[in-house]
Amino acid sequence: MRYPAEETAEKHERLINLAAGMFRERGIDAVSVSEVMKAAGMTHGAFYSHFESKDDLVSAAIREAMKQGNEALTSSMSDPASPKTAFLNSYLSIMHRDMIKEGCPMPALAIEIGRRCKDKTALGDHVRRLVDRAVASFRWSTRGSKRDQAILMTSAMVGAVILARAVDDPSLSEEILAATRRQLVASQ
Amino acid sequence: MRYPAEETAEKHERLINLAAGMFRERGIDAVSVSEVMKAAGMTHGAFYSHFESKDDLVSAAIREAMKQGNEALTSSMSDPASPKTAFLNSYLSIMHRDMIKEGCPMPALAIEIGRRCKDKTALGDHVRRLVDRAVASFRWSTRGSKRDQAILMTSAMVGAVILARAVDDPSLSEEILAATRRQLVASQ
DNA sequence: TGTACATCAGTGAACGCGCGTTCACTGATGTAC
DNA sequence: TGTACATCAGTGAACGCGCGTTCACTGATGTAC
Repeated sequence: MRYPAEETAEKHERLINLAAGMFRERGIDAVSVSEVMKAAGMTHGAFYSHFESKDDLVSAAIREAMKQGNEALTSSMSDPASPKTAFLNSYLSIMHRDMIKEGCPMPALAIEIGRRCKDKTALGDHVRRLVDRAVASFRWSTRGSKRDQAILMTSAMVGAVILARAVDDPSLSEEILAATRRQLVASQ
Repeated sequence: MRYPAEETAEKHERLINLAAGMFRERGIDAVSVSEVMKAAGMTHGAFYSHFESKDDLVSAAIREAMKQGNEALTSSMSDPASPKTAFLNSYLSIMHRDMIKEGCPMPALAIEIGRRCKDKTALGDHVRRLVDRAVASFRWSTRGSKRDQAILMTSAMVGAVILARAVDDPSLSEEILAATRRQLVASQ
């Protein structure tokens, strides 16, 4: 049956949002169209009233995840006295390590995005935006250019969260986050 | 028909080696049992004469990839005058970015390993070994503990290669590698 | 040393399953008069 | 304002496909005598 246009648009957004979380948590290939529809309380057949294909949803969900990541970035820089420390404490925290669904899309999706050529633009834009903003907002040392330091920080943040999630030993996992945090906070 | 025991053992090793490369290049879930067998010049039915299940092959292939990664680490530290610089130049190179099949298993498999609890031990051991060896072999600055610096280096190396593979813009990709390299080489 | 037999790696057809996608159908919404 | 009709989001069965896995069978190898 037909539904109000507004309700349809809301459902469309809800599907993208759900997928953005599920893809981060379990990987893009591991999440089926049916599972996303089920999570939204619908049957799989309605999927193609909202998207042309799974690939279409994937692109939209990746862009949505990047948008959410960008917003989270902004809110964690809220401390005007030391935005860099606040940002690093938030990003390199055990909470962020364990909240994959709502966490930064880079440590959750970067490898899969690297393999599928289509959706690299959204991640490239996200990295550029993060680096530019870090250069402008944070205090940096005199060792090398600000931009080099911001790129090192980005690489280390992403790598540390990925490794902290992938190692077996909880104490090593926490050490990876803490050591990376200490080193990056100190370099200012 | 029956085959010489030696030949069988060779084939077994060859399957693990092929899988270790294919999993890194295309992801574990994306590589089928049939594809691995085909790459070895055999039919899929023989697979279960060598492994109990796909999961069994996955575990063996991850361990093999880590072993190969450890050997590559050793050989890239060959320059006795500046092993750290030689190591970083090798790891954070465009060649390493593009040679995924033969490259470090961490930037290729870390996220997938993070999702499947079973095979985290091999990656944890690999990180520990790399950090321990870096602490012992490289020259470090006085800013923070050697171990903290070695962990930052590891995080940044893994993150930089993953991001360099995942962004769309080739110049940004090269910049991520170069900037991370410059910052890590300088910190000694 | 020669013969008879058990072993088992490899083949290729077949299994059930879940995937992405399609389709005939439903029925409330939105539109035309 | 009321009536008639077109629209289209959603349902659930069905499609072909490739997956991991199983199985009856083959035949050279390895073993027992």
